[in-house]
Amino acid sequence: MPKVTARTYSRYSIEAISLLGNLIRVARKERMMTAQELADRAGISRGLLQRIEKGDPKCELGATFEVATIVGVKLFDAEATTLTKHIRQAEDKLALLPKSVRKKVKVADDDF
Amino acid sequence: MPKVTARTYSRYSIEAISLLGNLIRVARKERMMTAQELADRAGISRGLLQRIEKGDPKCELGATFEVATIVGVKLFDAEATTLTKHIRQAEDKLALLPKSVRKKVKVADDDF
DNA sequence: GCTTTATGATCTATATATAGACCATTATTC
DNA sequence: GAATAATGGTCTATATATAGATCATAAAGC
Repeated sequence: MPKVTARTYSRYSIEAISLLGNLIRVARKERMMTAQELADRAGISRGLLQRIEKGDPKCELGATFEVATIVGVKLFDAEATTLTKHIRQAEDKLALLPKSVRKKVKVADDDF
Repeated sequence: MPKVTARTYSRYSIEAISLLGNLIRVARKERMMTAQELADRAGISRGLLQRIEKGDPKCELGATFEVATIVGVKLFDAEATTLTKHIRQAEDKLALLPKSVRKKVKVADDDF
């Protein structure tokens, strides 16, 4: 009997995923698209789209974002134009940070 | 020989996922956490965290959001308190929309 | 009310993501 | 510069997500 992983999620994660799914469903219907149509356009099965809209955490990140993009749900509330800028900003920020995080073994120098 | 699916992603999706990964990595380093530490806290393997930070679309949505949550990267720029409100708003909106999207067969009434 | 179709749900086979171990490299601290 | 630890990459076995078919239900349009 292999061990079962049974991943857990925080309340915030669950709600964020749930919200994303709801936003996608709302956007799809506002655009008068059937589930099958959207699934086809995203290159996924209708069943997977159902799970995405339902807020199932065990879906591909890529498939979910793709669907969201198609129906116009913006991630990070960012437009396509600003997205690239944000990426660059994050990269710049990353360049200033240490390549690897080294834990300080010493605890001293804490009280003066 | 089974057919290979080879999923494709739009540029926006790829960039959004990439940005999310970068933001997570920046946030992790700013908090002085090692990859192993964050992976442990999220209940995932270090290898998966690497892929998430790298922007691999083929990761679990839940695992990715969980990691983001731990290091404080907000999706939708929404706090936990407002998140529930947004969910309710989406649900209310959904209630007003038709349960199923029916395609109009007729095309007329388009030229007056 | 009738017809049609979108949706929800279930099931199976297959493709694939993940965990975990391992090694090489790099970077940090001394 | 040496020692140590974090990171990046690869590999394998296993758990699992997905596609696709099928069926039941519900809802929209007539």
